[in-house]
Amino acid sequence: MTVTYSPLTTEPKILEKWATLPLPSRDNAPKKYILEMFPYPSGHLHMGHVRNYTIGDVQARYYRMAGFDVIHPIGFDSFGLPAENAAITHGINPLEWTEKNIAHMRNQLQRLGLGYDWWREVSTSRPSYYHWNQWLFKKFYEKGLVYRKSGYVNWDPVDQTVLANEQVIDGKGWRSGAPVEQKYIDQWYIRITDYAEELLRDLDTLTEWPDRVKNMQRQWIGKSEGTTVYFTPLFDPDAETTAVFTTRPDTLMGVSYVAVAPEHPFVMTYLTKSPNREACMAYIQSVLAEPLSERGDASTPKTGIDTGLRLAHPITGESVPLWIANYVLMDYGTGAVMGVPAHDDRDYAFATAYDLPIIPVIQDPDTPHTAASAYTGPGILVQSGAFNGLTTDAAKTAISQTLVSSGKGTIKPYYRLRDWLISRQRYWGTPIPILYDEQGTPQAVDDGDLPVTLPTDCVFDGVGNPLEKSEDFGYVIRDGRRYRRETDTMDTFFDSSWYFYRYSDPTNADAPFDPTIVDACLPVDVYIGGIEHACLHLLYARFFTKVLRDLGLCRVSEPFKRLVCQGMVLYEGAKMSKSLGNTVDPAHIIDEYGADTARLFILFGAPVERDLDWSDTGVEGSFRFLKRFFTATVHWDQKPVEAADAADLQRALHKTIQKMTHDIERFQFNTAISALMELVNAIQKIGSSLAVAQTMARLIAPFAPFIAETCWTHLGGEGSVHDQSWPTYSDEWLTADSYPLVIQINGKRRGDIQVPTDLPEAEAVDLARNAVAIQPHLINKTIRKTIFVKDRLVNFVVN
RNA sequence: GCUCGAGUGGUGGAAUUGGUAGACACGUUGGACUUAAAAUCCAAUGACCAUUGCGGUCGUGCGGGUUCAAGUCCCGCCUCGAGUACCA
Repeated sequence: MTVTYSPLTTEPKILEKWATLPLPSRDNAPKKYILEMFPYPSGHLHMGHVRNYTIGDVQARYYRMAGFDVIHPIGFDSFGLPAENAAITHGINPLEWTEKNIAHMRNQLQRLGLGYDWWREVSTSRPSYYHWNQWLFKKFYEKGLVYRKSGYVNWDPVDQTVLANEQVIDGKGWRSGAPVEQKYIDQWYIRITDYAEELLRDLDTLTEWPDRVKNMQRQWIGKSEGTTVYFTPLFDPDAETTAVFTTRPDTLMGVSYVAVAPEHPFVMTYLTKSPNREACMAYIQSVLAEPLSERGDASTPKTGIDTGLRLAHPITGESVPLWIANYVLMDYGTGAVMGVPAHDDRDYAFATAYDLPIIPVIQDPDTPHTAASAYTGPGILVQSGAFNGLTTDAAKTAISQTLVSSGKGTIKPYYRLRDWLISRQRYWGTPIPILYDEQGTPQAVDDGDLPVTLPTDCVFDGVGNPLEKSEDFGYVIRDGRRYRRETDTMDTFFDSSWYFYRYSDPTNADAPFDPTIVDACLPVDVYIGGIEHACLHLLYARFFTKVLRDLGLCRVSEPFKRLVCQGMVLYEGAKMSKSLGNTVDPAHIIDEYGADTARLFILFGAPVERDLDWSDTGVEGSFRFLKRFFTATVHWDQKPVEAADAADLQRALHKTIQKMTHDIERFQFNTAISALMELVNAIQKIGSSLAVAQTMARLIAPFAPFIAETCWTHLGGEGSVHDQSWPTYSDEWLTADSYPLVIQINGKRRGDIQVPTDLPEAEAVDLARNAVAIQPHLINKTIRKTIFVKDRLVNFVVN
């Protein structure tokens, strides 16, 4: 009776076998921490998950076989809005809904053959986890990294909560896709900007990160070097100076006005002194009435109003008019700019509209200046008094120095990065552990009272924050005093900023983790996930790591040594999505072909970092290969190798091992699989042996763990194939006795001859020159030069 | 606008340091097996020309350059994609 490949019956049995086998223990081996971004437990695995987790599983299984002590955890990012929305629309409790989904997803992950350290599993919505969110929040608070501030914030009208800057993509909420609105409220922030410089600088140490992600973070942090210039008020000698940030101090002598943002504190303080205050107030009102998104758009016409107040130019002392302008953003720099219309496009547009003077101070060395536009390039200074004749670069230094020495300027960079707004007005998240006394002064909850758990008496009617209406949650009595609880919960990105630390010590009840255990496990050697988190999760996680380090909780400065961003899974060129109705459910593929086929297709279809177009015929192809592989290994004895071909078989095998080893380490799974396909093709021609078949079972193990196990068992292997060592290759089989020496004439291939390996140049050239195939090309030609590349080719250069 | 990244057969994609372009697979075509189909196996498959046989020309987005030799290196463009944008 011949056994055939029947994954649908064997895969479930193999899962049972694995459940009874002890995990391989390699305590003294070098560690390898393989991590994939943990999923939100929506209840269903999608193809993106399958791709992400299969990639990680290949690495984990490979390194385990290669002798490493592999850490390969998984968990659930289980706080977040869908649970609460399910409660609102279906009346299901968020906790029940979440736990049910986790159970289902855990099954799906196991069914895919993913080999995780299940004992490390964490779910962020459990008090045992979010307890330490609160504890860490307190540490941050004590360190001065947490503060409360009122101001305009991004409000997502669909999710009914505020969002951090990073979480607004193209003016829309990152999750809901709804256009964000501006709201003025009190919120909790974390001082990520304190670490802006280090977050930027350390990107250079991340040599194993994709440049794309590093560039995105660099851009997001947005450092700009420049000078802050102080303009002294002329209208009141006691008034504060107006600080202006500029990257072009060289143009200072061309200033024709200073403009502040309508929200600038100066306005509130000194506008009363303005002769024009009525009109100014009206103008400010009209600007603030516009949505901020519109004001932030460069195509919005520039408007402004002269306050009538005058400032002193920091070098000449001349009077400079102070304007309020809609194009100056309070959010960036000092919220005030110096207007140099001759050398800045925006200032030029503004000055033209309001007929302000345009004073050219930079001479373009190549073309004469025209008044029709601003010249923003480098040049030589003119009309700049003592600075005339200097180059742009020299003038930047000279003018800045002059300002600094007279106390009218400081040299300091500004960053685009904003502090991280972590308040959320929703129920299903970590309660911020703060109490307010009767005066409204916040104070942190005592460590002994942590965790602050979510109340169960909430009503999910979709109106407002359920925590505000909870009787159990709202107030506490401490030492006879009544305190109001903070009802904001934390951004779920807080949860995911340190979960990979918790994995190292997942059940610790006394601390988030033991620092000595963390130091043994971290940094993560390989982190795999989608690029969509380039400026969100990956930036927050880097920031957390630096704070944890400064708190003495870990020693690493960067959490992820190597980052791999996999491409999306598409269907017919479009992103798979429910709204397009073009999703392919992994569960269906597994039911039809088994998990190995799904895994193999997803790995073979495209390089890891590129988008993968799902193809039904491609899946068929993968299934077909597994069938051929099964026959070629389990039924190797149908065609035992002939003695004459034994060496060829060995060479083919060792070449395959070498290529696959190399390719797996470089994340080139598609070519690793194609190498294995070539080996199967070769075996169909020349036959195989038991030893080769057993080696092949080990070779396919990281990619298709089920078929590997089946073949291993059929071939008489003991235990599990996943407990075996990764095959090694030896150099003696990697060099053939002979090879085809390519013969070129003037760089063009004209034929080849079979010659022994290591043939010396003189003999090779001699054989090549006399080769029959190239004779016609040498008639009446003189060989002017001969190029010889050992074991590859001979090139004759002829006239 | 700025900053990255990518352009290779009908398709997905291969090609250490410049050294046989198109591995492997999908698709297509033809054949074997079968009453028939499915499955499986075998063969062909960049384009064009020649075809009795050998063969030849072109070809990695476009235009130049370096080199005995360029998908790969250099210069200048084009197209597509991503991120970001009144950031001073």
